[in-house]
Amino acid sequence: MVNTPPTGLAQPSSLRTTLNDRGQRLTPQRQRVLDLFERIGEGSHLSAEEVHLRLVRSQERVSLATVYRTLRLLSSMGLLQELELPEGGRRFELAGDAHRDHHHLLCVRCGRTEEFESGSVLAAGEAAAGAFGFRLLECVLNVRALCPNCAAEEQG
Amino acid sequence: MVNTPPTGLAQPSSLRTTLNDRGQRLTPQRQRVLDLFERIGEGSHLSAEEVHLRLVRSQERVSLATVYRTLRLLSSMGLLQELELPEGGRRFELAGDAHRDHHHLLCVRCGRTEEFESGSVLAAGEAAAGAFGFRLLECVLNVRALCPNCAAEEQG
DNA sequence: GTCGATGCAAAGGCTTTGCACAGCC
DNA sequence: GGCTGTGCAAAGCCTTTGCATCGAC
Repeated sequence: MVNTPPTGLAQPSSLRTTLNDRGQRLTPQRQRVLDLFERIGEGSHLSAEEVHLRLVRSQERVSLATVYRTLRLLSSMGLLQELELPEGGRRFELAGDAHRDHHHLLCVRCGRTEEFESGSVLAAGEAAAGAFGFRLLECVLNVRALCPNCAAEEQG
Repeated sequence: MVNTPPTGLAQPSSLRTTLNDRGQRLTPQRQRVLDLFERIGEGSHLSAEEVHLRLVRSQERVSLATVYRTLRLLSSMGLLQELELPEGGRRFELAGDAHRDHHHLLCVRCGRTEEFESGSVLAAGEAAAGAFGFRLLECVLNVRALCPNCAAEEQG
């Protein structure tokens, strides 16, 4: 009854349990990667390379290959969420209920990114999912736009 | 005054003009790539490789490198739109006003993809863009979900 | 002690780039 | 005819994988 919440979210403390259930192990490396994401908070998105760099910087030994493997594992467990930020590489962030409704406003010219939330978007996503009989996991709105500076220069 | 429409959309017939304005040329290859997208319609998203394959199949000689170059060019001109479908490679589709409000419902397990539109999402995107002073170009909602089949199997 | 995880380095996709030739304006 | 675009093949990312060793359970 206390196992897996409906959204796929899991408590940090349940990491070991969840791994054990799958016949997998809690290694320092996996813990370090997850800790890093919890340390930086829900809003931040990191690439595999950035995760690796940060861990190495703080003397936490992990190989890049393991970072890739771990990111994939934690995502498949629902602890991390893979993002699709336009014009960027693959990025990951901590999953959480908040992120079911987590949106990006991106300047396609300079790359400036702003984040926002919107209940109405989530509602629309739920409506669409319902219409097709899907079960909604996450709802990400990418708004591609021009920031004020770049819009001004485009006018040129 | 008849130059660039506010959305960055351009008529096929203006392809030559737009290219000329930039000191670039209308080549058969560029025309073929754009034609292909117009032939298949607004809803379809193709990868570079798929574009290449389809052109080669219909005897239209273009190299893969040129396809990549052309996709980038046409995107920068606003004629094509780059998509970020989760767990997939880069894909392109014909840009159009319709696509300012063009959303995807994706099963994260089997990859099944459905499309839908939603005025309320576009409204939310516009509100967010406005709040930060951005000029909205496009609004893409990616709903990550489980399709009925996969949801049933996950319950397992 | 067993079996999964790690690290390293090599292999693998996909995408971009250098260069000589072709062809649009 | 000049200068941009193309094709080819090589180079470049980013990511995954094979294999021997390490270490969690």
